[in-house]
Amino acid sequence: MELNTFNFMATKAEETSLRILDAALVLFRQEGFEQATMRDITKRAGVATGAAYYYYPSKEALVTDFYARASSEMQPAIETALGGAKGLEAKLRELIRAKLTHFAPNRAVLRALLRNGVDPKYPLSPFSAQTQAIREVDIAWFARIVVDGGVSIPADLKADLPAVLWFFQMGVIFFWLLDESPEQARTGRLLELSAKSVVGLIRLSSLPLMRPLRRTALQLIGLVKEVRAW
Amino acid sequence: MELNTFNFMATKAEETSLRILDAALVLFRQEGFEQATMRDITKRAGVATGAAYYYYPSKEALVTDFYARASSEMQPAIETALGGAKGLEAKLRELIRAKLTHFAPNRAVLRALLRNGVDPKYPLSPFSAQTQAIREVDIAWFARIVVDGGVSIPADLKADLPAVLWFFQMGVIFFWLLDESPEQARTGRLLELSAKSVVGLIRLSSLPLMRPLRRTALQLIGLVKEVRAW
DNA sequence: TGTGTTTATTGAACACGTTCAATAAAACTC
DNA sequence: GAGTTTTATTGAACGTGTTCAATAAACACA
Repeated sequence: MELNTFNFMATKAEETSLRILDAALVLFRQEGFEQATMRDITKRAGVATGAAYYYYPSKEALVTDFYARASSEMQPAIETALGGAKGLEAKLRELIRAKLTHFAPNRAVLRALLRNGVDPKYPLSPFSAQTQAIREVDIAWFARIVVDGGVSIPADLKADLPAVLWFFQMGVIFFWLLDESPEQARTGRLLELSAKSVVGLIRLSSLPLMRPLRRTALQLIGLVKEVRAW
Repeated sequence: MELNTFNFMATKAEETSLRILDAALVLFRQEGFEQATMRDITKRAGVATGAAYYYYPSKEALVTDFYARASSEMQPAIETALGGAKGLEAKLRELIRAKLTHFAPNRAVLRALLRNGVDPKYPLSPFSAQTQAIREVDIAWFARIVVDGGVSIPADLKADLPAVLWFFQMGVIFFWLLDESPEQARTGRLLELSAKSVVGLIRLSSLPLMRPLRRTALQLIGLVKEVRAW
């Protein structure tokens, strides 16, 4: 499609797709992912049922789209959150906390992630090809806090540590999605304890005593990475 | 229903339910869980579509049923597998390997576990109330190898270690379900490396140096257990 | 402005898991 | 063995996500 002279005209299709996405998000938040019907969503958006499938290949794709948008909007908030955190443990904690805070109003939307949670075959999985771009931006943040964190990292671990921390983050997010305590307070405590544990383990991993175990763990990481490539 | 005098008559309903289950398993193995239709399954079993729902509350319940049966049939095989393994690492490895071997012909059936994988709300989840009985039998095995393994365990960790090892096992099983390498060879390597890592960590956890980290980890375990109770 | 082409939109139809009122078969009671 | 109750079985119907042929609207170009 050629761009029009006046770009507020050129975005008419985009406007429709956004109206559908907005309607979907409202209903997902209100009634949850499963309860909200494609018929409800399109009705609220004022289009026919089939219209949604002109813009989004599936119901889950609506969540994928939201996830991508939210992730990119989130970047400045992460930047400032990291500014106020000294040391690797604090940075790790605050990085993840910033994400959860940003996602909080749409927790009901993201609960769709629990559907087919880890199977890379499904587009919405954090391990899928469709979410690869987001994943890479994400991992870059962990790479940065590893460098800025002021904790000395064994040379052989440096390359893989960011991805390992990202993996850890996904665990926290899944916990948060399942956490039904008021305001997900339990996840807050989990984050503190687990960040302390993770950084404690990283610190220990430098000790000469730990070398054999570290090498085994590194082989393990290599193995998991291979499968992810499939 | 009163038991009949001749028990080969009393099992007529049971026979129908088994015919449905068998048809389901054949089709799940052949075409996968999603592909196999309830209409296909009931047709193969020679009953009407609705009949399946008289015996099983849902399609997933067919897998739950198989899972429960397979788990109980598996017990002797585990016993002998543990007999041939000396030391905690070997016992841990062989316990899990025995399960995977036993499950192997039905890997396609169990791939249904990836649907709604970790959400305890869904009956098929390893964390659901419906699978609690199986889970408890399972954890008892890990309790046993912890005792028989010949590795000294810190007193404060003893109570929770079996459940932690069970959790580790679930990770391996999920990896196995996703592992598309020939004969799931990668899972074999994962099992060796990860069992070594886990037992290595347990050994280290006894060191006086590790006490603070161990205490943090224990608090973490306590927290996760709380949520599981929800 | 008229015509051909691309982009958008429609709503009926499909396949699926599941439900349910109707009916048949079996078991029980006397 | 007739009548009654419980258990088993049926298949049409429902609501869901998704597909698709038909149509409308927007656009490109002469």
